[in-house]
Amino acid sequence: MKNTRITLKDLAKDLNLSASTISRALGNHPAISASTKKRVQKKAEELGFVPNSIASSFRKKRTQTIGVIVPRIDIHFHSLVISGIEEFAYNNGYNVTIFQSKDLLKREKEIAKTLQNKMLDGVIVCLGIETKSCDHFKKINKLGIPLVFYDRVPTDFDANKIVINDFESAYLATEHLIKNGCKQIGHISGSQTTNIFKARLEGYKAALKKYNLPIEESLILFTNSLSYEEGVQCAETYLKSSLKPDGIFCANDYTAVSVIQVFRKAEIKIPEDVAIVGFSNYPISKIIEPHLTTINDRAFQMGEAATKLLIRQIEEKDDSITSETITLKTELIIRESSTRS
Amino acid sequence: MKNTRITLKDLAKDLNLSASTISRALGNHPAISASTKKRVQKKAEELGFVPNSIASSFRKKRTQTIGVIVPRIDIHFHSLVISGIEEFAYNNGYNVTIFQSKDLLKREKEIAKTLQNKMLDGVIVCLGIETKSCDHFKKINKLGIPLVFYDRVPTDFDANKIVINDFESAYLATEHLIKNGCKQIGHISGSQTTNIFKARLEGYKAALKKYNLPIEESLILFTNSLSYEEGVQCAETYLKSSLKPDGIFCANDYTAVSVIQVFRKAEIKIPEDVAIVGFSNYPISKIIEPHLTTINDRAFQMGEAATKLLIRQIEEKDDSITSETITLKTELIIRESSTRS
DNA sequence: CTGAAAGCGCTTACAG
DNA sequence: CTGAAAGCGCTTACAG
Repeated sequence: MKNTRITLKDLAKDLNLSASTISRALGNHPAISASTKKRVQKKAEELGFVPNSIASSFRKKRTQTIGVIVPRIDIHFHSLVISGIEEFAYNNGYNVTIFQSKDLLKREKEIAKTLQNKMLDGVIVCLGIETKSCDHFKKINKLGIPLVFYDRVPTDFDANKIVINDFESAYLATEHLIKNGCKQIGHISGSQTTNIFKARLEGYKAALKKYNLPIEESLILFTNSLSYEEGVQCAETYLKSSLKPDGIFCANDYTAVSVIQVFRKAEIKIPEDVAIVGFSNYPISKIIEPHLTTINDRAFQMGEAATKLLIRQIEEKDDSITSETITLKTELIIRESSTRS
Repeated sequence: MKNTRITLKDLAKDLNLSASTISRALGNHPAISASTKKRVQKKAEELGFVPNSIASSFRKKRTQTIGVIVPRIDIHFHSLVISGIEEFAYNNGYNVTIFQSKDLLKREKEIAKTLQNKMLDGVIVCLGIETKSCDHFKKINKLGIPLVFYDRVPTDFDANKIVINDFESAYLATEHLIKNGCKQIGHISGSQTTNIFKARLEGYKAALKKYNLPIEESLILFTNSLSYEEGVQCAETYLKSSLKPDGIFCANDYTAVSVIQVFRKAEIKIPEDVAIVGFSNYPISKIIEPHLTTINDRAFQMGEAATKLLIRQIEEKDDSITSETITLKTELIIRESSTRS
């Protein structure tokens, strides 16, 4: 049963043709006559010929495979991005091989190293949380393998990047709260070593400034990972604080949800007493009551855009790899948690 | 810059050794002297030698790569399974290539076909919702490629399967409701063309029988995809119905959450008036109020178990591929939505 | 302990 | 329109 895969040679012998002709016929080469092509295709079908794409990859030095490094697959944002990557890749004849760094720098480095063996046609990366420098990716570039980063992108490194405009998104979210009558707006922020959270904080501050509202440092709370649990703690901090917010822009949806729940338990009305905006448009934002106003962070599109850019670079004839940064437009999704009539 | 990858031959020339020796030294072959190994490794490092694993795969007819076909990556259950697969594979030196069938039979067939080219060492599959027959996977078996199904597994086909005990889990969930004093227990079920939902329905019925409770057909509601929206409809159906449940076992967490929300809006107390149990332990189950009692469906472990079984079959010397079915133990996670003191 | 040789299954430049 | 030949970069059975 096993090892009975037939090869071009077998087909050639069977048809009294050369392997070259078989190869070309199956590859739909223009120089081959239609009748030969038909004969070859028929026989291939008949014998159950399965081309060995490893042999082909080896010969052509093209694997038609894209490597993807994500912190974790089971984080909804990343699974959406991967879905976008897979979809675009599939439609363009590429496969996708997945690696999880688990947010561990050590593991990210290991992966970056083994990736070089794999003869991948290109690589898409979202950096892990521990990663400060990107030296371990420079080698991939040196080997001429196109590389695209998304979301958490390097700063020490002139590379292809797909990002959203975190600053502007945060600005719009905060402005929306202001326009709904909030005067004392708080912010729950993520780790300041991560650029996107820095940018969201800055966008929030910029909106306050623009509308001549004071920036109250006591209303700005920092978390490590924007977890649900940390959100609960932040909410309790607000409750105990002397200066109370009448609106809160949260840097993700989990913390926004936890604030809503803690506040409601404390008989604070959302959005009447406090209006809430989250970030990312997680599924839960449409389920929590009141439904959460949030930012659509275009995860799926990010995957598509990364893959599109990557494939373009793979297939471009000239070797001059240029770096591009694509900023996707986000969208403020207005729901009940922030809407005061 | 590009195409400057050095090969074994280059190293050999540089060191005045044969390519065979270089290959063996790098592969840590026992016949090579320690001093030679050191020399080779040092030089390899020095010249930045990156082995071409495609050439190696081609030669060895082993790609160290596992293919995974899932309906969708962005469904939390599957992303958890994939995470388990990737983790186990990574720790055992295998890569993971992902394909999404999008629950489309046509696409699943396409993927199954192209998979055969890829010389994958093994394949893990969760069938799409449209799939009734598995003929398109039989060829993979015939080629001697080990194959493991998980969750949605074939019935027309003697294959390796990783499943949970849906019947027993449903039985336990229902029994739990009974023990919490429920007398009229409803069930929200999924598509009856899918075995796991059939089994959950049967487990629910079996528990009722066991405890001499009547099976009221009007309390059993069917949905297509157990979506949140369908859950809302089911909840409304219950509200309008003459026979009202005092407990509901939902075949997933989304419908359970929607029922909780609709009922609470209708001033029905959870769990006092109606106790609710879900299925899958989605993140939302810990967030919804009251927290949802549910079944931990062991998604991550399913991925690990599938990969473990697959790799065992890949690495087993003898060709006699046997079929194994592994049933993972689930766990009833008791939270507030069902707990009457 | 090391080397020469063959070959994995394709593709493609060259020749006709 | 078709074929002969070379070769991609490894690995491994065989020989010494």
